[in-house]
Amino acid sequence: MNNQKIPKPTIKRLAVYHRCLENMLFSGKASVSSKDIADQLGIKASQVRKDLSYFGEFGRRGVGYSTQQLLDSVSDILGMRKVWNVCIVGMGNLGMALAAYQGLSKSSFFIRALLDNNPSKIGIPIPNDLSIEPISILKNVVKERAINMGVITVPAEVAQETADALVDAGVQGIVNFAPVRLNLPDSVNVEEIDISVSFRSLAFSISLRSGRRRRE
Amino acid sequence: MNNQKIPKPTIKRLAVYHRCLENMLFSGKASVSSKDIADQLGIKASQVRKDLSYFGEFGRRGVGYSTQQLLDSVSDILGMRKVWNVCIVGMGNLGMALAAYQGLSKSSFFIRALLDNNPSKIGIPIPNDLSIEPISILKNVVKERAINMGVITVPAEVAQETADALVDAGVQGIVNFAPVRLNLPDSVNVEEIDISVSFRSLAFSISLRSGRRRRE
DNA sequence: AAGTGTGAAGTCTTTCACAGCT
DNA sequence: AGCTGTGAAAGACTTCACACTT
Repeated sequence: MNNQKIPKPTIKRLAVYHRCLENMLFSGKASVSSKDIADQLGIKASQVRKDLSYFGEFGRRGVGYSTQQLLDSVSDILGMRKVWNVCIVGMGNLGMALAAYQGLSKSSFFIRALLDNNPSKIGIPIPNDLSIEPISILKNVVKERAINMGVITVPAEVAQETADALVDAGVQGIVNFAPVRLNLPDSVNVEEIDISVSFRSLAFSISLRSGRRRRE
Repeated sequence: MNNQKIPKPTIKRLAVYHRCLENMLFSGKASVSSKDIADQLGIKASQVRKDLSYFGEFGRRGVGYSTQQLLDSVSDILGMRKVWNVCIVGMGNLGMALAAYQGLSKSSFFIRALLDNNPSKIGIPIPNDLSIEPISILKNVVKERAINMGVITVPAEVAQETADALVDAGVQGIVNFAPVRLNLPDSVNVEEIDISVSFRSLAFSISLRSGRRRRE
């Protein structure tokens, strides 16, 4: 255990370990080694151990980790014991897809509100007992439903103002799917998911490969 | 210009510069400096210059870059002059959302096929002159429509076999939305987009912040 | 004066390698 | 013998700082 600052990549990997441990527990593995996890994810065992070492000592030397205990510890580290109340702003295709996405509800993320400005969408009922509400009531909704996380799936042009509104309403974190860099106070955490950048960088990698000459 | 290997983060940023330059050109800026771009994205100007320097010299000292020329150069670097024919496998909510996503069609990505195994979905017509076809014809479809990129939006349990099928059919790159690490030959490039990991790591960052004590 | 291109320095992250526990 | 936890070494990436060009 040490008191250093946590590397960003470590955070991402912890989230991956969490899922990996869930799967391993589900398939009946009562104990795991760092190598078990590492092999599953295509990384080095020492990386797994180093990542965990930022937060404490969870294993037993010569033995490994109790799957259940390690999962619990990682859940704690990630803040998965807390309830995360989420609102989605922008009910286009992507917003709708997220509203229905199972992967979130399986974890401790609960979607509490779906907001959009398009009058023709207001009121549309969604499977989850939710319906689409106007963005104008954002601030009230966030207060009343104790929402602490916002998801931005609006068009790029209005993403910044949407983010400002979310921050003003009091959310602590934002997942941003809009293709713009948001300018926000650093009291608010932002996670960017940029789909078209992923496609473009994949295109680059392929081109690089097929275009390369003169490599021994 | 130099012959070193390109850092992964550089690739991602190039894709971001591309969009940034598009916006700048659209808003009438005929020339840009590395600082213009950097400020827009919240990074350092030297980072922008270093990234570009892996590929050549695109600017004029004391002047900056021609927006149009730099955009063209970056397009070339990213392989955006090529036509990317894409198929989406797994027409759940996310697959449907991607099929309708404007951000891709605006670039050089063309969705040529939508595949699913669910008999009740086969044949459903989609806005874009496309309809959902059975995965069994994947190999033919990839050949006939010269598809070089596959998108995986199937459930985690069948993601690996879907990936294998895509590789067997001959795609060069895969965008994987399924929450599993794919095991593939390294002749194939993979880009992972893991939505629930992003939510979890956001939860972590928020927890870290509010939970921290003993910091000067 | 303004702005690029780039070695060199600095920082961050991963991997090694080994002491120490079971 | 097997596996963790962790300093120290290696490697990757970013930032500095300055020569150079317009």
